[in-house]
Amino acid sequence: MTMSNTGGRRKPPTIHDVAREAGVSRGTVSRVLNGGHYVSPTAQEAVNAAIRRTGYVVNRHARSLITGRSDSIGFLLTEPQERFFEDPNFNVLLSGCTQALAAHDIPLLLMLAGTRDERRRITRYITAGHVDGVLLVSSHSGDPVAEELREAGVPLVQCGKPMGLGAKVSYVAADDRDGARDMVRHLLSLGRRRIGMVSGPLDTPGGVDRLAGYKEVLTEAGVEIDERLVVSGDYSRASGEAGTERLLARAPDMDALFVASDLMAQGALTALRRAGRRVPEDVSVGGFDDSSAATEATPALTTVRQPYDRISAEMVRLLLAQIGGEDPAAVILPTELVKREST
Amino acid sequence: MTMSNTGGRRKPPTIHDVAREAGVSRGTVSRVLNGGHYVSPTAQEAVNAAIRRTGYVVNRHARSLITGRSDSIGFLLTEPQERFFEDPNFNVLLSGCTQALAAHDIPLLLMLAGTRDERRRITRYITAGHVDGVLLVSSHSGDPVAEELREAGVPLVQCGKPMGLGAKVSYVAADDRDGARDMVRHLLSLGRRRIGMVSGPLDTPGGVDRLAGYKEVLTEAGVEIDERLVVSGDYSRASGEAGTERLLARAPDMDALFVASDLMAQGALTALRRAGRRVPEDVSVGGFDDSSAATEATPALTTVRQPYDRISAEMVRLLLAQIGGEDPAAVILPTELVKREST
DNA sequence: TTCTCTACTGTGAACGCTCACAGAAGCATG
DNA sequence: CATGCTTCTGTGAGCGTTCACAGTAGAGAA
Repeated sequence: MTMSNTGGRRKPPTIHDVAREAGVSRGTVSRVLNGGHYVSPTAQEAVNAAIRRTGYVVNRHARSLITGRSDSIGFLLTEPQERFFEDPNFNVLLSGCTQALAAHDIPLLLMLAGTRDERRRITRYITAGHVDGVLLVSSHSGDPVAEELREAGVPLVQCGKPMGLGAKVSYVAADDRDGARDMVRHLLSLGRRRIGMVSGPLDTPGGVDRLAGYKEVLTEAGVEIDERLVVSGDYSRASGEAGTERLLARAPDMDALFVASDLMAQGALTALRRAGRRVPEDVSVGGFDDSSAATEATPALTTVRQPYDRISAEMVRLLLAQIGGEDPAAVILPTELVKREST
Repeated sequence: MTMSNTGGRRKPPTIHDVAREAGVSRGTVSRVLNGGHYVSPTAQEAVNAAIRRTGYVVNRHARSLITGRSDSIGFLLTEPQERFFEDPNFNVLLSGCTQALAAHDIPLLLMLAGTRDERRRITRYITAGHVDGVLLVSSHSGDPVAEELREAGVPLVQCGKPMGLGAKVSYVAADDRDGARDMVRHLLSLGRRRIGMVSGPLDTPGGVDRLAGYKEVLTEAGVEIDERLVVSGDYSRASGEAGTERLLARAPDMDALFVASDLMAQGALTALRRAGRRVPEDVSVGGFDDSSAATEATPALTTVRQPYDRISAEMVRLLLAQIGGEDPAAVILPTELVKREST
């Protein structure tokens, strides 16, 4: 027979209390709360004072009930959650989005949908209107969740270029191809010619574009493209390690290695060390992302910086615009080559 | 003049629609939705069928408005956000809590309160009743946010033992002292006698307990405690590196090192490598946490495993119990020594 | 039969807010 | 002096639920 809840929260003041306190009507308080148009300065001030005195905070549920908006947005990750654990990029993105939204006083709901069941549950939750929009992180292509949400008309911004269907979907991405070009040019400038690549998954635009940049620069420079020097991974550390082992077996004369993510590059360093290759003396290694994995690695990784702070800010901006009725849009942000010890 | 929203979401069915479809009243549908007590099997079935046909999903705002519950809970991090970026433990905890709550169909709101302003904003948000309870991660002691929330009567569960005021607050923690004892015994068993320690911050119980365990075992074993062998850090990689340098300067004959977090241990490895000490030949190194930082490190770290999956599950369990009216409780979970290459 | 009890069902009110509307006041224009 | 326009204010309705209460039907007991 548990009595009152610990601490006993008492009833918070309502808009009615504020109105009485300020000597105005509910309508006036509501108007002040929503931008203050058509409110006299006198009333404006009286209401603000009353709000301060009473400690009033708007009840978002009551508001949402009538506006139909929830004033909250979801951060959806449709990846197996090990990747979330492992990849420092997600942290940065998540925290960046949380902060960008906090500036608009919008809470962020974290949604992890690794399994089929979770995906179904979460899709239903979203399409029921419990969030006004979704920030989607999914390196996978042809993500069924993205498709469903788009069909349901849910405002959506993806991180990274989505596969297929072009203009209809908002996304923010770094310039993968250009970043890859910079890195390969850098490796060439060091005199390396047998440059290997561990690419990302080739069913994702990011994976494809980085590989394309690599091939483009080599061709330009008159270096023959050797398919034995190219393998693909899934951005995990383990796949970087395995891929590098395969490369070493197929092309022992490899003198440089461009790895499509820092995490995979960490794996590559492990494989190279085990094979007795010195980095950067025997093999120069370049990563991609400039995540914390790059500085943690020994030696510290030369890498292509993706501007995650700007990416998250842009994702939020685009999503809010879309919720406000604007059309979907795409933003491509420039990358930057960061030189460290591994090249 | 933007016309209808992209895709055009149409109005979702209400409980009324379901009632009409099922040929019963709103009340009956509501009862089915909330556990199905006092509902005939016939009605039960009719309602469920109607729900399926209409695709009805309960409007949480309307429900919250009347129940006073929000059916959502907050994950609050009152740390500077760099720590969130860097420390893999947070990921694991966050993702574990999200999943544990998903099983109860409760969304999790991510709240990052690194600065004073953010803390104020978020405290107001929470005390206004926008979440039913809070999972708090704060290694800092005497956290003002924790204090305020407790005073406001907000159900709260902390990760890690809080400083001071004992029984009144719920928390879940690993057995720090016991874990430290295991590690130091292990180092002693390797024949090491000059065992250094980089402890955590000494204004946190976790930091204090791990140090206590260290001293306890040494004393038991008849090894004299040398204060030159002890420094403290703040769990960041950088502080582990700096601390280890200090130790090496003060006690060059150190033959083992117990570091109170894996992240700091990574820093320690860097410092040792720079000083030309081989690990584990010259110096055995032990970490704490068994985060992904432990396996990433070279050599892979021997460490004390904190059962983060169980910690997050227990935090959620305790919080839900507390929201249900139960008293705050504490849970201490056992740790486990994980031997790898560094010892 | 009549009463009581249990199992079930329907209904109005309320939660706290916003929105549409009506109306008041002030000022310029015809 | 009426008319219109603009700026401001108050009021009732209603958003989609749950909750308390009243009411019905059927079973069993007196």
